[in-house]
Amino acid sequence: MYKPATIKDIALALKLSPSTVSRALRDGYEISTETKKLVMDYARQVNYKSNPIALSLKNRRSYSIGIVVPKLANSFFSQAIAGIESIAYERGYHTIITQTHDSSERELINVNHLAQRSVDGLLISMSAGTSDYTFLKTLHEDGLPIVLFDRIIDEINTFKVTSDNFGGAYNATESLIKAGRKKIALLSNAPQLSITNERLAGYMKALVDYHIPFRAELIRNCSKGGNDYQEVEDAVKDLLALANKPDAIFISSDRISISCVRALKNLNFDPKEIAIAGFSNSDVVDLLQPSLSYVKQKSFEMGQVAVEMLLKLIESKYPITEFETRILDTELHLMR
Amino acid sequence: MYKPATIKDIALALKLSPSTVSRALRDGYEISTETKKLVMDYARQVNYKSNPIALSLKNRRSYSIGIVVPKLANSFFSQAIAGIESIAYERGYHTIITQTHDSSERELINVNHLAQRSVDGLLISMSAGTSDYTFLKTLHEDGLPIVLFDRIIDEINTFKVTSDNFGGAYNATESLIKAGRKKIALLSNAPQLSITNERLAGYMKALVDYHIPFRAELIRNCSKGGNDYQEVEDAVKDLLALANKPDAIFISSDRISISCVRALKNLNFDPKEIAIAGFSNSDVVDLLQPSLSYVKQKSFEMGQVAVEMLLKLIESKYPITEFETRILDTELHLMR
DNA sequence: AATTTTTATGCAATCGTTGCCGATTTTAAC
DNA sequence: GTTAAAATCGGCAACGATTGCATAAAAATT
Repeated sequence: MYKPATIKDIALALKLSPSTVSRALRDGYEISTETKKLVMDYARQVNYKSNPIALSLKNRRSYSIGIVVPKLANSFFSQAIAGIESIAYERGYHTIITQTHDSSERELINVNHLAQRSVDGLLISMSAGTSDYTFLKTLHEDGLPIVLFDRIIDEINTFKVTSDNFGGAYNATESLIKAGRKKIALLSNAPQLSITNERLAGYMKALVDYHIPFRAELIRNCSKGGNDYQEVEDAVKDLLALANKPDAIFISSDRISISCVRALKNLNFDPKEIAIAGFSNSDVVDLLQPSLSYVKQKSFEMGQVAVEMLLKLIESKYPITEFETRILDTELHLMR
Repeated sequence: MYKPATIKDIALALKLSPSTVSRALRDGYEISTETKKLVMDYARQVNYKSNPIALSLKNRRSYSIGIVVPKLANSFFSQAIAGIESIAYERGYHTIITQTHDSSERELINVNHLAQRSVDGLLISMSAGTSDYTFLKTLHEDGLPIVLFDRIIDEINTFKVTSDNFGGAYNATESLIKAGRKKIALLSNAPQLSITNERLAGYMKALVDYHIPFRAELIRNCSKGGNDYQEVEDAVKDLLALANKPDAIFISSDRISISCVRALKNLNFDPKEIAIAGFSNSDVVDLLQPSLSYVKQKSFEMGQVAVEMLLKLIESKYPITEFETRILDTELHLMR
């Protein structure tokens, strides 16, 4: 059985008490220089490392933060996690990453597990399936520091960071209009997500500003968020079967953008006939065929901002009551 | 501060001893039915959850397993992780995911942290940058259960699972030959990885079997493994500047495949002039332009096999000395 | 030389949980 | 009615590390 050296082992070997060894290792002022050297040397020799579990139990601090995202396979989230880690490691924190696959049960299990494992705080982007936030609310009220990113919710009063979804959607829609398209459909994500509605609003505003009549039949919700390809293909098929069919599609979600590209390819649609623009953080979106304009979110930066907010919460000596919601702008990449 | 109810709290409230409460909650045979009901009800009422940290400290078991992969943004790994989780959760284990970004220092830090956090076992796919395996070897000899997957190494005698890299490379190369290509270049990954050499061997064997002369100048190593796009573009540019330039490229790595596609696009190469086939588990590889044939690994299954091996190690009552290395076959998808 | 101060170390409690042993009460058996 | 055997439950210790308090020895002061 794997059993690392403990303070007691050192104490026994050196005929000292555990307390002396502990203080020597922490360079306590009350320990003589010789004893310190003795202890330090021996500790190095047996490769002593303090046991984080024991420390967590005693201090209720673990120097680790929990991350909860819907899906690691989604580029946006893996990029955001890289951003989180870049700061966290620098500040001496470890990260524990979990994914929910957009299931609210999995989310509940993961969040509770992290809380019980006494992470010092939580970074979470909500699952599409979640509509009851009481479990999070309760944890937050009990004092667990939480920062929401990307898919944020109003129900919890804390630091939040997300993208300018309204602006991103506006710009993408506008680009389609400026390319001469007038019948622009919208493929949308699960309606309970904040980002879904903000992007919908951006799309609508662009239509209004350019005096394009709104047509309800051009809007389709893919509530499974692109986890189900067939749902997206059916929506696209439906749209293209309309009497007055669209000449462009704006897609307000990363995964659905990919599925839509695949659907258009499978249905053999001429890219000139139907232009597409969509949110996507895939690192190969520029290589896709049919090609598309895409709105890229600042995922890495969002991770960095989120973890910095969380560390502020965790390390603050006094309770923080003034919270900020940061909005990061997006980048529009036009189709070549 | 966040502070969940403990056994002591329940004991105090119910005027029982902590040990009694503990046994009642675990349905111990020595506790009367009334006391059990009393305790259970109250526990539910205060939402008691046993503290995993305290249990870890006491039992040296955490019912969590550590996962160490080079990069989450690599589809292969995020798929493998999904496979791991699918089994782990079912069996009552939690997963702690970390990534190394192919840095051996990060790998060392992450592995040690996981070991100290007393994970019950480790699933690891080695970083490209690692050449000294003593830290892992030591942990393994000290009794930490370890299973290697995908990027396995000979230095540690334990359960392993990887793909039929030889066969996959052979089949991909063969498909290029059968399509009439005779001057097939190879873009290869970091040479210290096991998979790199197996794939190289498969490529070579195909050349031999089809009596195609081997040309050393057609082989390029991208030791940064596609983390550096420029390295790949330079290699491609080099190859295509040869007097007797290749008419096909086989790419033996996921990320490099993508970079190569991008390079060919940026360099404006006609897909007919230069055919490509490569390893890739990207879920959009079929949508890429220029298009390619690709070898897909059974990533999800590999994760499942790996975690089952690990659980066998963890839960075995007697030390296991006979180890198996499973080889999963690959799927070749031909370019349309 | 006696007392105070400084220096160095040990003791015991704590975090939450459980294994082991012992104590008490109830029930059963003769 | 005495004794044995279950049935219930409490107390203590331990997992590894830290820390306030006490104590011991050494050094400094009077």
